[in-house]
Amino acid sequence: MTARRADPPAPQAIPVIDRTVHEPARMAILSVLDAVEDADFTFLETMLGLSKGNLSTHLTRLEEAGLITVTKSFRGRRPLTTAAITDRGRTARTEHWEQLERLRDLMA
Amino acid sequence: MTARRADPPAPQAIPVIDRTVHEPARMAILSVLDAVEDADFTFLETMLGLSKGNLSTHLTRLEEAGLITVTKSFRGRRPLTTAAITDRGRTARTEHWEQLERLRDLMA
DNA sequence: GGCGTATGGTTTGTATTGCAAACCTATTTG
DNA sequence: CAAATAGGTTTGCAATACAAACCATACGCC
Repeated sequence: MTARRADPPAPQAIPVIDRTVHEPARMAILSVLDAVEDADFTFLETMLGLSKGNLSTHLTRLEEAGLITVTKSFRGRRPLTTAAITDRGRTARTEHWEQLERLRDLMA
Repeated sequence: MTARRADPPAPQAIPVIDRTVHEPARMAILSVLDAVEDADFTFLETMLGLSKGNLSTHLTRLEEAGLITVTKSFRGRRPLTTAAITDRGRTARTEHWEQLERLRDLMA
């Protein structure tokens, strides 16, 4: 079948994808945080193989979106940054996957 | 469980995501083309709700990546641009989904 | 025929942003 | 005390998604 002109009336266009969640590094961060209750900066850095700078900006972006919380404290005398997923983060993640599958099955 | 320092040795880091496929508009284009054998420019434009300019650049990018072929001809006296997915495009798409699921199940 | 509009795109300009290098502060080690 | 290490943040840059502007041809119609 060849798709020709004006066949469909463009009802809903592309399923809307949340760009904040869609970025692979951030998907990975959310995956981890959805599994571990909370994780500190160094853990995410080594686990995901992200540079510090990169991780830092991703975390603040996720925090600004309300998808995670970032807590700063001290481990001994050293700074310690810990991240945890929020409820909004969890729902955003599941909704993102729903949209992805909708995208995959566009014409199915 | 709180994820602490140096727990894992960062074996594989983030599953590598093909950015060319990962872009939502292009995922949508590939979804359609995977279903219809071929589709012409106007069809994709209205079906996906993309602007002409946007669609045009996405198509050339997919073509340069070898994921689709773009054929220019005429319908009557009017220009006609038609796109079709390639084998590489199909496998890229399935591999992309495998990587996505791997990303989702990072700690599962 | 002439002229405005529609069709089918491509090219250009711009704002966003992913990424690491550079930087910063404090701490530990030699 | 000097140098290295830890734990991050800020800066600079290159890539890029997107639409506006543009371009060429075709059609409607007077």
